[in-house]
Amino acid sequence: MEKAYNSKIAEETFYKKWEDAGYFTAKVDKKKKPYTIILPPPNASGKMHTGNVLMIAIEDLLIRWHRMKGDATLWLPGTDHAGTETQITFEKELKKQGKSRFSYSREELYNEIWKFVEKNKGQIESQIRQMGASVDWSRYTFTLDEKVIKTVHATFKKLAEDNLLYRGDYIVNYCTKCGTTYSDVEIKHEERKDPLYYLKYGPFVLATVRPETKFGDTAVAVNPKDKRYKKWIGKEVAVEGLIGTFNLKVIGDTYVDPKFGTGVVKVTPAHDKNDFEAGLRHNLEVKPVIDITGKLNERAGKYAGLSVVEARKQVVHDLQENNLIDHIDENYIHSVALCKAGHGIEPLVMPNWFINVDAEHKSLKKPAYEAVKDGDIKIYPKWREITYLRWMEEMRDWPVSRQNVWGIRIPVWYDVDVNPTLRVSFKYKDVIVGGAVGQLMHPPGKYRDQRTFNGDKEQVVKYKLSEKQFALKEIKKGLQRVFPPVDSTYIISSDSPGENYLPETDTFDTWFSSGQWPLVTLGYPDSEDFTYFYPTAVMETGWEIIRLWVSRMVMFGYYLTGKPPFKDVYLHGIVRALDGRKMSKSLGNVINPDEYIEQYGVDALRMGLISGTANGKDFNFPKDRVVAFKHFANKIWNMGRFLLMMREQYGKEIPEYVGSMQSQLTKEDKAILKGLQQLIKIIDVSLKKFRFADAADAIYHFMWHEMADKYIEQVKLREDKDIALSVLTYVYVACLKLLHPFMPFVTEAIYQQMPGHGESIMIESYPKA
RNA sequence: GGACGAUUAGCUCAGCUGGUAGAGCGCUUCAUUUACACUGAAGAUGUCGGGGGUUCGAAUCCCUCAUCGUCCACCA
Repeated sequence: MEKAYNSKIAEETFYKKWEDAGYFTAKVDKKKKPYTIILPPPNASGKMHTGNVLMIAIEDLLIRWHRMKGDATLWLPGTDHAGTETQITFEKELKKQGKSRFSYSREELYNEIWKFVEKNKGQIESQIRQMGASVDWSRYTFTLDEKVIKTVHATFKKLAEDNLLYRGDYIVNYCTKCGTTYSDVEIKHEERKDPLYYLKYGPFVLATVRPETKFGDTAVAVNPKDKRYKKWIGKEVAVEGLIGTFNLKVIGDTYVDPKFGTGVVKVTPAHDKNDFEAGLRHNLEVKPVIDITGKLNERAGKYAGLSVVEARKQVVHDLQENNLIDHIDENYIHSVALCKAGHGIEPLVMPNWFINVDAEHKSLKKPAYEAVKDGDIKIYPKWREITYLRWMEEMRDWPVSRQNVWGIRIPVWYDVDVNPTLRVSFKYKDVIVGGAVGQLMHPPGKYRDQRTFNGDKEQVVKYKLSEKQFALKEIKKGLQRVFPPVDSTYIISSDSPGENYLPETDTFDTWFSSGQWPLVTLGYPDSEDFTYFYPTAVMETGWEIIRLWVSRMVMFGYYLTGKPPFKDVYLHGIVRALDGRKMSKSLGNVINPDEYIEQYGVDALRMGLISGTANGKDFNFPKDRVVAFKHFANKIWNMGRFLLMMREQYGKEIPEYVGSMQSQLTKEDKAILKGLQQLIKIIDVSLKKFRFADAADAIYHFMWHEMADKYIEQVKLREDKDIALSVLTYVYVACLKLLHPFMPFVTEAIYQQMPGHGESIMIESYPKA
């Protein structure tokens, strides 16, 4: 044996051996207990970050532990197409080439992104291997695999059949730059200083930061308890505006805070979430004035065509000219919603596909709530449970459409003859053409509403369409998007139902498909794997996606199978940077696991992270511990080296330790054997309770300070070396096995040197008390 | 505004159901003679955020205040 442990050699040697030997491949065995973990799929085109490392370390620990205990273990790996994130990354690449997503038809763009992901996919997979993850590669699944799409489509169809799916106008967080919708949980808020305009509004003065949306106002609201305005409720007021006078109803609603501004609010249901909901309560008309490109539409009269920012300037200017501004508070601080890429979110009303999560005839969220409430699914650490339960109580209908290309397309088709008002945009030669399909397909001059637009501001191309009649084939060929009115008729089908149909171009919210991940990966509904391995044992993931992901998996699990998708949920904390802040590129404090693997080895990195997270709280990257466990790996390596050396020096056969030696044991022998028994119990209890750090610290302390510092020192002085060495060998090898799930490489490397060793430590049985 | 969590040794943090304070790193002194300097031995450092309460006994339970972190909501 070398004097110092070389982690690189071990890492290069053993993973391949294990994989080639087929140790990772799960086998259905009715005589054994199944133990299943589905790996939360990392971004296919991304690379490993410290959070992934922690996740893999914990899951591999659980899996190797159960495998050695004799369970039929399955750890199923996969990667995620990561819809929005990947598309943003890809579009940045396009920008470098002077292109944008508008340069492609939907189909072309999808294929381009597929190629891009395919090219980058190798990295994360090899990093998972590098981590020593004993995942079953034969069952590897990508979130856009055929079998996934098939199940997701089937679920969508079932939801429709069960009357849980509907199409509705809904106010969504839309990013006009990304061209897609974001869910509430995906957007972030940022404090900004903006002017707050006090506008003269008929008999009132009211405060707003968005005067440009006033063309979409359909009411004025006050708090019903507000004595100042009570008498106005129910009346109509005439408001003089920039494009004429309009009449607005005054409504009373408690959502108005009498202390804010003047206590009067303009209600714009089409462009404000609260107003939209107030509109539902008071039956108000929804009048959109901003279109999906972020420009004002014809309702804004002479301001039509201006962007929101330009319009605001112009409107404020004109209001001032007309003496319609009372005053302006220039130092108003409020928070602004931003999308992932940091653009401002525009609340817009759009047709969307919705899942009714709490229907009277069939509630999706009720069983999901009760499962956790009643303890059928346990959440560790327990104090996170409240986040889940609260979310389940608050959860509302779920809009599942996304305007991304990169994802699973919603399997819906529209008959163009039945839906002539269906708007489409498509690439024709080098121009983007938009309009109602019925008009585009008919001869010019008849119905034609001439309009061209190009989503990319830099290259607006003017094109005369009046002479052109488009064939449906041409539209299909360059199709970018369809914008079906909310009352369009449709057919649900994976494949086109006929020549006359255009596909829905929206894709599913990532969480709609990943919410079915435990099902699709295992081959729901009737595969052998599914029957045997479902429900899975543990869902181990970061707590930040408990709402987005865990809740959806539980809902779909119960909805489709009547059973929970997993029995336990373990939520690990976020690994922060060394400075205690969140890792972020802009702060420049991102920790690259590769550097640590290079310097300290995979085992040390894994063990350091595991021992740094005792209770599921967020924690700073425990650099000290990574270093400490590198030293530990070297320490136990040298213990093994010394053990072999002593055996050799003794020269004679050393008997294998057996219980019948009892009478020849010294008190030190007995003490170390007893210590081993206690250690086994501590590890067992700790791992059952997901107290990984306790187990890690216990084994570290026992091997270093009990075995090495005390027992081995004592063995050096022993006369009866044969007994001492047989006990030492026994205890030491048992410890290697105990440690293997935590530090797979070093333990295997040493084990292979031990007398009478088997094929691999990972298929040995775990020591029992 | 609501919620959750934190405040323990110089630093980073454990301490699960209450019983005389622990780990890793760092620090001090000593040891380099036959595994390991990625070593060993010995050691120092804490009125466990402030205040109040329950108890024979509280870092641990309750109340309250302060500070920090995170999440959610919302700011018209």
